[in-house]
Amino acid sequence: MLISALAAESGVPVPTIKYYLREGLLPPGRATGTTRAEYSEEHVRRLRLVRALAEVGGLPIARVRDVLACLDGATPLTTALGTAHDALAGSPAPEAPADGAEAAGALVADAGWRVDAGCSSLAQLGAALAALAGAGFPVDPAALRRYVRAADEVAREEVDAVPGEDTADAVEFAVLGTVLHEPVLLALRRLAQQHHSTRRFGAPARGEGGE
Amino acid sequence: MLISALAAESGVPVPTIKYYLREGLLPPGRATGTTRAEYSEEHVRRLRLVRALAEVGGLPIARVRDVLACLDGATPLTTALGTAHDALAGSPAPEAPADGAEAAGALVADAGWRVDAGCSSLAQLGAALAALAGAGFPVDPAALRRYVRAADEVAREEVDAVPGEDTADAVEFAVLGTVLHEPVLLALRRLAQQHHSTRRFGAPARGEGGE
DNA sequence: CAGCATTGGACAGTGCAGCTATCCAGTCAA
DNA sequence: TTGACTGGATAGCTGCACTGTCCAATGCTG
Repeated sequence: MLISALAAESGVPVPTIKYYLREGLLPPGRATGTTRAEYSEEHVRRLRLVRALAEVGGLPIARVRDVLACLDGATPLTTALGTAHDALAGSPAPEAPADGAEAAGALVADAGWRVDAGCSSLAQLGAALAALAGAGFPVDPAALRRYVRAADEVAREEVDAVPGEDTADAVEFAVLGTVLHEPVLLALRRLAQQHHSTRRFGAPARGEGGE
Repeated sequence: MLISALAAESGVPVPTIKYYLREGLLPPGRATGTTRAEYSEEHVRRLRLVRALAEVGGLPIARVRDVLACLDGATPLTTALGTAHDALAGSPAPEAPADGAEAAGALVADAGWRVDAGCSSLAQLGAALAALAGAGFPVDPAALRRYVRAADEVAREEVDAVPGEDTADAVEFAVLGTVLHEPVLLALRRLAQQHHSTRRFGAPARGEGGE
């Protein structure tokens, strides 16, 4: 398969594929001559994965590369998940305001979770809590506990669903589940909110329709 | 309070405040002369809210404006939630691949939710499901049902927690809860995943620490 | 009342991310 | 042979979120 065929197959324009090759998101094709390279079905799959991570998962290109790298390497599952979590948390947790970090730590301790005290997810939680408090909308502690319970249940089932032992397949399953299910979960929460809010407050005048 | 005082108070640089004023994210101050305007405590609050929506919620400036606009107007709660949902779903749901849309519709029907068939959240769900399937990682139906249940529980409790009737306060509570709690929920899920994955697969060699 | 730092407002410029377009010589099928 | 197409390199574009510069008008300071 030449690059144009890969483009046709995947729906991604040739220049964009070249860009991904440059950025190391896509392994180079097997060179069959100075000006020819052969791309495989594997490249099509990878390309779709890149698009899914970038568009569905909303990851910046550099983070997509990080995630892909730890799928390719023989990374232990928990480490790979950490990379995925870092990718999702965005920047390296710019600043964790002290009070937010404290609240986040307390929450996690209360939940009985054993987590890395320096991980990006904890920093993000702290930043979010601090920002909410700073904006005048502290999260209700009871609501927070409900969130913790829901997160614990969902995550436990997700981790239990990871097949087999600490293999490359398991890593792929876990990492992609983490990244790509986020938008699914968020969309479901919003749909459920819509349902319950309509139930309680009535339907809007003209539906909520897109733009 | 002059603009420089507002900047000092909120930690946002003066040029950025001017930018927000231009973009309509911040109401103009009360002019006390051709070259003076008075800003209030309300502006400080609003400014913090803008930053929270943009940084914690990750909304682009234009979406922040939409959300703020429906907090200001006398928007019915369910409609306001729809605006918030649209803001969060990002672009106006560019394309809903037919099979994804179908799967999303079936899922919602199965959950017993009554939602607007044209809403952006449904489109986003369809797009996410389609992308997952296209990338070779279809979501396990059982996992999906668990997600639906978790989303339903969380959302029901959130909507129940909205105070009083369909007032401006209730709208603000609901909209900001929807937008600003997303990162909290996501961070909690990741922390829970870390906990359970460590439990099942063991701790990584050197912690998952940031960058 | 004089003078100068400051203000609001307009507008142009910056930096980054993610592509997209152009160019080029080498090649491979026709 | 020939000419469309390729991989590779490099430059340019678009959009977003600011940021910097300039200006006349002002209003506090003395």
